[in-house]
Amino acid sequence: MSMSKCEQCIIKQFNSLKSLSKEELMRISACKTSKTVKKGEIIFEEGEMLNGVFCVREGIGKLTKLSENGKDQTVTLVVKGELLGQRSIISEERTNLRATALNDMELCFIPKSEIMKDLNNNPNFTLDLLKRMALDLKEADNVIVNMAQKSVRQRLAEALLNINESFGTNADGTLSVLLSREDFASIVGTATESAIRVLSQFKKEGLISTVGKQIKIENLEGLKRIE
Amino acid sequence: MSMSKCEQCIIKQFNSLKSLSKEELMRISACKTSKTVKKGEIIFEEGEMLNGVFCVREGIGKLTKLSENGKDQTVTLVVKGELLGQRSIISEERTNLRATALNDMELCFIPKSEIMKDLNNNPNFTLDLLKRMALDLKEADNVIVNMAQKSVRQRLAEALLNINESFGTNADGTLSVLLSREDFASIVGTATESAIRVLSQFKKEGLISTVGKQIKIENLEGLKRIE
DNA sequence: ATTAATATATGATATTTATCAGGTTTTAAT
DNA sequence: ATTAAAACCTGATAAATATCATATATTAAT
Repeated sequence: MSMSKCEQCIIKQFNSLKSLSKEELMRISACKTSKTVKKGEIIFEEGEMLNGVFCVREGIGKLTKLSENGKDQTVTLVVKGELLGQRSIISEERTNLRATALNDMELCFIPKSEIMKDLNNNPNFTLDLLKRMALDLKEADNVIVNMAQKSVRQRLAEALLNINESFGTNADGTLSVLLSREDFASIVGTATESAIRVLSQFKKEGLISTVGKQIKIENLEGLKRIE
Repeated sequence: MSMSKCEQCIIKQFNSLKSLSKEELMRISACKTSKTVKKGEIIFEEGEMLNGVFCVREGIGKLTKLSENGKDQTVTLVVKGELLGQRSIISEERTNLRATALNDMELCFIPKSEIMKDLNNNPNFTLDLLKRMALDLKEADNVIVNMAQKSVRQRLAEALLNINESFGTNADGTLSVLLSREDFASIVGTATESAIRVLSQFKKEGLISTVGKQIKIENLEGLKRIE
């Protein structure tokens, strides 16, 4: 387990920790713990009481919620650099979502007490968190509109474009995030069979190609035009 | 135009302004402006650059977004006491949503510069905003799941329950918020005809009754049980 | 009061999406 | 290598929802 120092960690550039002073980062570094999570493992459960936040150093995850009808809905994907669980810590509530690793992940766990100290003493940190949460909220509002107003076909096209945009591609052009058809269905909010059908359709139309489970976008503009 | 003083205003109990000191409130009070908005009028447009936030003293509003297919989606309703536009001010972006009055409203407009001062100087204020935004985000995530996984019937039942819960009823038991069928459709994310049909169905089933445009919940438990 | 405009309502039909059922392929386990 | 399990795929059908058409009721304007 590599015990790198927070104050030297490049990952912090991508989240609110960059607003902390060197001293604050050293303090956090001293009491953080590293953690590796294998693909498919759960980082925290919905309804769990967290006693800290996770800083994502490597890998990709998803945040899901079990709907009353028994199906999992993926609310958002988690990128390297993000802080996980900060919402629950801030509002001092149980988590509203489950976090699961989509591939092998490396996380740093920062105890709640340390975050609270900085929240109370470093206005820049709090303000930065606030700004990021404002953006998350805007994004969530946009997802609401899409869910309410767009077709499965549109939502799946957008999901592919978002994944391409946020996570990029491998050398061969395939999307670097490998998702099951069930994952796609859970992101789009549809039945697995429907997600499969639409992906097959996209393939027939030459918008995407597949190599095994890998997906490659062949016609970006075409996907954008779907409606 | 009644120019009441912020430091004496009871409305501030319901929002982050309560975290400000008496001095800060007096400073804001000195430069705030009051505004009345008639039913149906737009408070701000989607994509507008706001130079302040609105504190809702009286009345009810809605936040909507025009989806790409040309339909308006209502993202959330705005209650008395809420701050409007703080998200845009915080992230220094154009508004993502349009705000419209659902009945006559009284608003106080607080210039951006004043809010920014407090944001930078009063950690309690910032932290309180952060907490509220964390709750908004949780709520937004829940709406995403509902939109993605529940039927129009379920969503409309929940909308009625939420309105009943958040805004209460008149003396005769009818919902105090008077919404058009189109408004209901926009909240639920469905066609107006579909919203009308489901409401008619609820009426036939004795779950609600209507007096003109007014709606009265007749069977709260029944509405909760819908799935 | 009359007319026009808007909102509500409902039927008929088309479209979208879910569900069920049965395949095949891929992956994991022994 | 063989087998079992999981994931993927496709067809048939059912259910949910949107759309179009049209009628009635309500509200606003003259």
